[in-house]
Amino acid sequence: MNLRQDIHNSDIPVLCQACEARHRGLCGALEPKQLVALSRTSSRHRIHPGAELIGDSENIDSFSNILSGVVKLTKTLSDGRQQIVGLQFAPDFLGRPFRSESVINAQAATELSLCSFPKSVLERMIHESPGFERRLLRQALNELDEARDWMVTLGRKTAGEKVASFLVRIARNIDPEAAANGASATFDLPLTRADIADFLGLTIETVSRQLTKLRTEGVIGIENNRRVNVHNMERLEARSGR
Amino acid sequence: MNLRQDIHNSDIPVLCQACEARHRGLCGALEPKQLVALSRTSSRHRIHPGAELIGDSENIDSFSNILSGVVKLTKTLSDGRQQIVGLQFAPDFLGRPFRSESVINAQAATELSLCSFPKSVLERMIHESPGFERRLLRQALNELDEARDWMVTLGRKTAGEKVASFLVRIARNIDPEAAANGASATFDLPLTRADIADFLGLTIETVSRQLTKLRTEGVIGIENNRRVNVHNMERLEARSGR
DNA sequence: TCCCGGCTTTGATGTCGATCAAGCGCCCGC
DNA sequence: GCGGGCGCTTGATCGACATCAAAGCCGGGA
Repeated sequence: MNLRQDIHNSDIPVLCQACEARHRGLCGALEPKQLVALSRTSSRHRIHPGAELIGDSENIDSFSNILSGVVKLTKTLSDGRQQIVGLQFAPDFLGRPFRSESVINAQAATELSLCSFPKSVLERMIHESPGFERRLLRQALNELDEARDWMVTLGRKTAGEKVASFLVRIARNIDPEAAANGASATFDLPLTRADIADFLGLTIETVSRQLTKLRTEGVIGIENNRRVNVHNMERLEARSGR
Repeated sequence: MNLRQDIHNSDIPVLCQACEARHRGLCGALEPKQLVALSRTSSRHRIHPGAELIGDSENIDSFSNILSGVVKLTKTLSDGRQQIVGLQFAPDFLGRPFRSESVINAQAATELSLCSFPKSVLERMIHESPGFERRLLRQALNELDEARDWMVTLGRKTAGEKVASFLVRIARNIDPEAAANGASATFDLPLTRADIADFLGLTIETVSRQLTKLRTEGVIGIENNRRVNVHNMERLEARSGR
């Protein structure tokens, strides 16, 4: 086991030592002392797909780091039409600071592992550590960039382009190196067809048809409905309507 | 210059005294001393509709507060399809911190008045004043909420609901009190039909048809193509597909 | 005053994706 | 092994919005 001695692991809570959130996420902004305080009030959870994490118009009184798995953020119109407005991956921070009630719904899209802590603790961290707030700001700005990218997809792309864009986005998140150099990439879809449809503003049937089209034309392979093999990222991207 | 020493505004730069950005915007986080420093390096501009403020993939080396007018943020696909991904009103902060190149395009939608300052000054403010960063974070989170709301509109609403949603959003920004209590509201559209179409992911023709439909059914009145009178906000909202 | 160009409206037709409707494959419990 | 449910695919039809086309309106300049 490679305990990294270079950053005084000795002072760091055991649970935090190998934690993604400390290496690439929010907790990287914290001093050992603060990590100890945080870990005393935080707790880890394992959550099954479909479980609701935050309900629309519920009070917001806790926050989490995503340690593994995928969370989907949804909004629903009064007549039941639904739209996925965000996907979050480890080690993203989950929650909406500075707001008493949630305006969205957060659900586990896959098997999930979270590290949660109460609102009061978040507020204390924000006050005590300027780096903490900086990271929150950076994540918010990145999510905003992503949301805006997605608005273009929703507003201006065809069904085929939408599905290709979706696959590109997932590939980039799950297998960044392969995705970067236009090579091939393989991954499990973290969403069902219904979720993908809600993400893209399409119906299940259209998503299915576009996927089989990509398959029959040799751009991707699909096994067991979930496992996708992008034979050539470059070709997929060309279909995503850049 | 005659700085009046007798009032409590005395330490504040003349230009800032009546400024929206200081009352409701970013500059509210600054001490008089910092305002003086900022005002020394900032400059006011008046800008005409259509002028480009930030180009896609340009270097980001300055930021602004919007003092009056409306800015549209757009993204364009390689084949020319365009989508408006954000609208900003006074006293919003304009710019993308922590990023060397812009991924969007910012254009004046109306006559515009800006207060601009260089990147180095922004960075100094962020370091010197924690409240400054807090306000940036709050604005980013609010914009994110708005973007996600808009994703639902783009992905799941019909043309009629989109146009109604657009009018509701504009009414709320320009005439908040009237909009809040379901009464009537009157305002000038800050966007052309082409812009509205790009905002809603529709064509000009569809926008036009939906507007005339709302007019002939007595929900709104239109004069000179630009001036809109919402006779009854409640009825308009009912058509926006909540 | 008249004319020109840009923005907008209105109409006719076409098409992409939604809707409606089966049917398939797989997993799970009995 | 068998039946049933769920997620997915495939096919036929329909409708909302795009596209193509033309004409109206309005403001600005000669």
